[in-house]
Amino acid sequence: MALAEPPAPNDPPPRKLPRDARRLQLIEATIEVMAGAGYARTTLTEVARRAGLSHGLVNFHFQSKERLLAETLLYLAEEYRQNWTEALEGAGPSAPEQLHALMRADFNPRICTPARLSAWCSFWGEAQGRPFYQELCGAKDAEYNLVLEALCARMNAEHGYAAHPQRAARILRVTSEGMWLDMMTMTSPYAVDEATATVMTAAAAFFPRHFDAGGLIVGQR
Amino acid sequence: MALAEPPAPNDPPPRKLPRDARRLQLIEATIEVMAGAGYARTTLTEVARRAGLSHGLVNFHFQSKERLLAETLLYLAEEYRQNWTEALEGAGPSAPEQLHALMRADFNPRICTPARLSAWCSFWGEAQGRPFYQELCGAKDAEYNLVLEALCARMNAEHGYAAHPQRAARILRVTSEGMWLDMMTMTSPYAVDEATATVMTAAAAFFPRHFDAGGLIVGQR
Amino acid sequence: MALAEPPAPNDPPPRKLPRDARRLQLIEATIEVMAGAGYARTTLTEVARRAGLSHGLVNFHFQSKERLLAETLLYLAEEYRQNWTEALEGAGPSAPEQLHALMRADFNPRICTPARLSAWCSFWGEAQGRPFYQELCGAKDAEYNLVLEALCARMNAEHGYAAHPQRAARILRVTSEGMWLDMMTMTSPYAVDEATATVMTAAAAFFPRHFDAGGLIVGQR
Amino acid sequence: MALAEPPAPNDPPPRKLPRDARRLQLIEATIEVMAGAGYARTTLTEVARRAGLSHGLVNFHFQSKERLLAETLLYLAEEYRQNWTEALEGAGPSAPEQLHALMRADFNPRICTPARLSAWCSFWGEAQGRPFYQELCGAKDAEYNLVLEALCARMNAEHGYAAHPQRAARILRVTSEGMWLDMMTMTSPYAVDEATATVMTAAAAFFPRHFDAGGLIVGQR
DNA sequence: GATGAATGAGCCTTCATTCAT
DNA sequence: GATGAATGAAGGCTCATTCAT
Repeated sequence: MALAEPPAPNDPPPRKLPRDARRLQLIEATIEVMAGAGYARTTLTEVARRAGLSHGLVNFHFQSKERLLAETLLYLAEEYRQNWTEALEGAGPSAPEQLHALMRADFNPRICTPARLSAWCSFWGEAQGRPFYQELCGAKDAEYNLVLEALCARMNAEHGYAAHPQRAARILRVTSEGMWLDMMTMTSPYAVDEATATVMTAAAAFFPRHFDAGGLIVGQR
Repeated sequence: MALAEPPAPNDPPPRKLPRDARRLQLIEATIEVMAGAGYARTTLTEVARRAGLSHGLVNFHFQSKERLLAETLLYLAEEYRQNWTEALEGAGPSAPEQLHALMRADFNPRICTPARLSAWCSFWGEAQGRPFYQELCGAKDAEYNLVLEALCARMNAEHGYAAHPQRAARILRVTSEGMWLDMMTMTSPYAVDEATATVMTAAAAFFPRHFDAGGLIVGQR
Repeated sequence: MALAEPPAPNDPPPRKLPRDARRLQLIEATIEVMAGAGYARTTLTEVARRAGLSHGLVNFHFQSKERLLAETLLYLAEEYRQNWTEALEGAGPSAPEQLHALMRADFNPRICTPARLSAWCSFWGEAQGRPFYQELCGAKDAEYNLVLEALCARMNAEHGYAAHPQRAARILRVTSEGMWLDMMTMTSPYAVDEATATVMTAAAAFFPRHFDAGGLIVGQR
Repeated sequence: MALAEPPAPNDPPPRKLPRDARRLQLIEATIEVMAGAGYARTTLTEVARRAGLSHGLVNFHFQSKERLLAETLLYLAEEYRQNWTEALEGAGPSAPEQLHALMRADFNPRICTPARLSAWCSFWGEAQGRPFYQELCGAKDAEYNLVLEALCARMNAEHGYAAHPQRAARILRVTSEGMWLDMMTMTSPYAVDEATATVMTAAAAFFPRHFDAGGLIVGQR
């Protein structure tokens, strides 16, 4: 699914943009409603109201509620993947730099918003017995995890560590996930800064010469 | 969990049961239904069917669906707390022993069942905008986390480590939680053994002289 | 149906009294519940609770809710009839005295209580399509009305008035009824005294030499 | 009462109707159902069936059963008030003429229909513990009564009578109400003509030079 | 007799979906 | 394309009635 791509200048006004714009508008509204009301209380009427559109339009653009929710999850998963992919591309090539960029990506304000965290949480909670949700919620992390594992292996090979790559990667990933959940459900949530510091502390536990609570240690690559 | 009285073989299930036994039976049925269908698809009719009772009885004992679900969550939270409390009491007094017992407790087959993991997940997903759920889901971990923090501090003081107690405790907790989530949502879930090993690996990252992937290192207290 | 008759002293404890006492207790509770909640919200559970008895007892003594309500209405109608019958018997034989007694009877504190007025009102409102209710609600007034008519006719014959007996009787009756309704539904209800004065004023309009707002004019028979 | 647009002969009933027309249609259906079944047995399903619509539509237009009934009562009260207001405006200015018009208004075939009488009765019976019903049922008569009182006072002042204005007005009002109740509940109800004659007889009792059973005496103003 | 758990019919309500305009 | 009225299935809830104890 295409994320919002502003048309290149000089393009003739694309005929399909209104259509995609409407879809995007509805998906964003869905995320907001789910964040505020939870999955079970998300109704098409409320989604339409939030988007400022009429009730009937939702079924016109998405043939059913099920498809609307599925495409919303797809959108979130794709957005999440793009975010860390771009973070990796923008970082230096060394393993510590890549690892640092990957972990920081989870806290990019673009995706680490209360509404998005809530929406993820809601989909997670309803994944039982819904193969499509399970697949996407799983896929979100699976690929991320593979890259993490490869980077942990490189840390061992290139920098002389002896961490168990799979388990270290898994711990780093679930620490990041756990920070998200904490930020959602804790009665007095701590800030993104503390969450980031905690993730970096986990990295430091495995790769102490390259990481500390502040992130990548200056002068290290 | 054992219900009040196992019926003698060939006895028909008793028509009338004391109040608490029925309530427990209905709560267990609710956990099972939520595990199989998710929060949004959990209906009183299905809960009653699973328990082999009429749906009117659910409202007779729990007044409303909302209260049934609230009491189910309360039951899970209390069961969870009892489990690690008892584990601590049954362990030796040293910090490493207590820490080990606390972490193992999360994987006690009594509470670490697919149905219970799923049910927790469902409640978590629907905690948005429901203060009672948030409170209980938060309280589940808050107390556990405090004990973890104290134990990490003791590891520093009594065994010469220098871990950041709050962050270390947080990482150990979310690693355990993350294992639960993985066991739920991963398309090809790994076993409890690997989950336990991962948690122990996290402990080993902070307290390497006392823990390794196998748990508490033999001969250490 | 027998009204509450305390057994004469020295009677052996009658075996059937507990039964009738229970029935009476439940009927009184029904009147109170109907007064407080209205017909549509009157439930057997609440009636039993008000009577301080168990739920199942209601159906044991009255085979169904319908019969409980029917017997309650019967009880009210009989009580009403007894009240004015006794009032007539206790009054002097002259037409003005009888008329005065009959009209006063409606405001006897024994039957003119808030709960009873409310209950009557509720039965009245639900008489549609229920022949039994219509019959009783109608019969309550029909006999009373016949006596009133006869007395009006006697006032004409014996005291030289020229009122239309049927219409005068009807007006006196509905004035009395109207006072009941007013006392029920008016937001700031006036007192029984004013209600009585109003009824007597109506009588005075037809029989001015014998009645005024204060009732039967002293010295007149 | 005429609904918005009588469909042309042979036209199928229109599938979509403006908002207010549907609401009116449903309110009329509610009055009919209440008249036939009483308050307690009035169900949304039956109201919808009577209107020839789906039951979902009732809640679409009225949010809840409670609101449907409240708006029905509001509609009846407003209709009642309009009826006598218009009757007063259409009558001559003298006190006897106004009084006559006011009393006759209650028997205008527009509002004095079996269904409307029954519906009023049902609301009355259920007014206990429902402040909104009490307010409306009371307000229905309170204003009417004030006008009646003022007219009785004018009869005294302008035509030399000495009636107690409040009590005379009250008696005239409850006589009118009583006729309604009789027409509802009497097993063999008498006709509207007799009811009107009775009300006029009551007026004649207080204002004999201007009224008799036939109404306003010809030649009198 | 008495109790209260258990049942199930019927109701109100919500809401995804359809469709005439 | 867009709107919102209309439909009907499905769920929660109430409550009269039954019945084992």
